[in-house]
Amino acid sequence: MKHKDISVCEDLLKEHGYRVTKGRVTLLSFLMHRNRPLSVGDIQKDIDYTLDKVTLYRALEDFTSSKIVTKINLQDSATYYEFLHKDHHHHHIICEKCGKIEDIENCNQTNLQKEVFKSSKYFSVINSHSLEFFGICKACCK
Amino acid sequence: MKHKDISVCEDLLKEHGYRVTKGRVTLLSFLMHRNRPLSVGDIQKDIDYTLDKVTLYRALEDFTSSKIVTKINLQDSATYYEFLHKDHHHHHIICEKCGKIEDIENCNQTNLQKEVFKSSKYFSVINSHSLEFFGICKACCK
DNA sequence: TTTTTAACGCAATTTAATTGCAGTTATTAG
DNA sequence: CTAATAACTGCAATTAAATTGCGTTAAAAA
Repeated sequence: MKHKDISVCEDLLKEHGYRVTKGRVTLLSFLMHRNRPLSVGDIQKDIDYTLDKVTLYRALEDFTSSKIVTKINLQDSATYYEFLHKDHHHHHIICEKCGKIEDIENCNQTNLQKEVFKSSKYFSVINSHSLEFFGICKACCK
Repeated sequence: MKHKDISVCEDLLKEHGYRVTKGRVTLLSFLMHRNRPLSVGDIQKDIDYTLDKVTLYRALEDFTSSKIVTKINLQDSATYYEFLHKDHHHHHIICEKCGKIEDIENCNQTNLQKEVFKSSKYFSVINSHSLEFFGICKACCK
């Protein structure tokens, strides 16, 4: 872990009014680097169980409400969490056989939400959206 | 429940190789009429617990794999199920305060998936997608 | 340094979802 | 119409994700 990355995480935590603890820096920098949807189980295993699952759930809940992290549903039993790079809004295609995930970049977020807002009768604000695609990857198709 | 609707459900079941049981007809016609995302808990309560939750889970799993029904994630703890009207592909906006759901019609499914498929490097097929919007409804904004 | 309180970890609990199995019932074959 | 088959059902028990309570620790403010 580079010193610069740690300092980015520390700043992010401070910026949102969180304390800079070893645990939260570990979690944040881990998510930032893995940069893909991860379940609490995935995270726990990959950081060698150095943080309790309750700690992870609570931190992830905080980060989600601060929009540092986003929750993603991949249509299985777990909830996945992914670091939200500010300049890199994206979605995913998930392989229904092997679970491979590819990022999808071409989502014109603002337009999509505007379009939908225009067609809506009952809503005053649209804050976010979730969009995931499901299919079969090339490797699994062979 | 009208006789015609029951017969539609019966045909649907036969068509997909399922047996026409009282339970599955009840479930299917219920979903068809409610026509909105419902959790297993919702369904159980609304049909007065005349079917065991295990029975519901198993039937819903079958119907999902036959694409009679679709699973929807509304970013809370439960999984929701909705009847899939063949001619009426749609998505949802969910109110983050009161849970109100509005259908969103203007999703050009084929185009969306084609677009994404073109931009994908690693996928051979795209079978489906999930798209939900989150915001605040007019009633809750007052 | 002291005080305050956010963050942590353990244990226990809650809730969604699944599994095993015995009994039932819809359908098929005779 | 009857018997055989296999899908469907319900109960009990289990698994797994997520949450809660609470005493302790440690980061930040005073």
